Amino acid sequence: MYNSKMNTYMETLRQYNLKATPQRLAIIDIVNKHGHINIDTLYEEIKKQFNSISLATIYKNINTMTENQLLLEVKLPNSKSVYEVTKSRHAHLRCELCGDVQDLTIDSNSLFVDISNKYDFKINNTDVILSGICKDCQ
Amino acid sequence: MYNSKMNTYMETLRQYNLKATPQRLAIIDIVNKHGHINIDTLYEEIKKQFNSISLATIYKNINTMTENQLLLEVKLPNSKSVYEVTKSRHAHLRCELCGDVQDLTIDSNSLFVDISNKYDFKINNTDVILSGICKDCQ
DNA sequence: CTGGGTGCAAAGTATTTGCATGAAC
DNA sequence: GTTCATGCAAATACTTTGCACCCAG
Repeated sequence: MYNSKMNTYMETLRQYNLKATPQRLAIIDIVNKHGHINIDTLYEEIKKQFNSISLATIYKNINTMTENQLLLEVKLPNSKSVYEVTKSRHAHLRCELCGDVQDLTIDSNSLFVDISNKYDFKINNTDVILSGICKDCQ
Repeated sequence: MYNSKMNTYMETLRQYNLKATPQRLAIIDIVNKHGHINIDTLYEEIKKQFNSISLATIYKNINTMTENQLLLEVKLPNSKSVYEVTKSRHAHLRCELCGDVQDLTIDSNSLFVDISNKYDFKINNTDVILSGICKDCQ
């Protein structure tokens, strides 16, 4: 299961005073490889490596890692949340037919600055999900 | 509980072949007055009018009305979903301190058209939530 | 009338918690 | 050796379902 990013993940975990257990590394690795994954699929995947892993372990770790912003929860309309390894801010394109979720860097900075000014609102985070039909499903 | 919009709501319900029961009208009325409301608060509010209403009734109606697009579910980061009466497409500003959610009409059409073209993706819906600190909480 | 809606209780899912054991550091 | 994580089982939270009765149309 070890790939070139595992060392980074170990360091990152320790930065947050989280022990770098094999289960945690596997979770991050699988989330990373899938790009976006929901709890159930993650559980199925990780059981291939740790057949006795508990769902409670998944939940506990998803929660702590999300709180530490190592992972990010993406709440999708009409389906279960998916998780991703935190990257720089971006939006999501989600296909309503095949369910695929892809990242999308949009240049909306000027737009958000305008909004910030107009409403006197300090924007800390943006959640942008564009739902529709992807190229392949059209 | 009757206000000027109740007739409209009755008509709207019937357009979808949904019976205009007092419970349904109350749900729409309360959602409308609050702007955005979660299930628990809605339940508390509606019990003031129908003390024996069942949570199951709330869920069933929220579901049917959401399926018929009479109501819209807004999934918020780090908290429970809120519901609103469907209006024209808009974004949401959400204060992380007081929890207030306000509507926001943004002119992002050109942005979305660009994305549509660039990714060959047919956008049907947009979910945009900007989280941060509102004017009053700063 | 008749079909669909309501309220209750029960079932089904999803998520969290407590605790003994075990692994990371 | 200490501290924290894991895995199990139980508890809690959330949502849906089945059914008898009732009301909107």
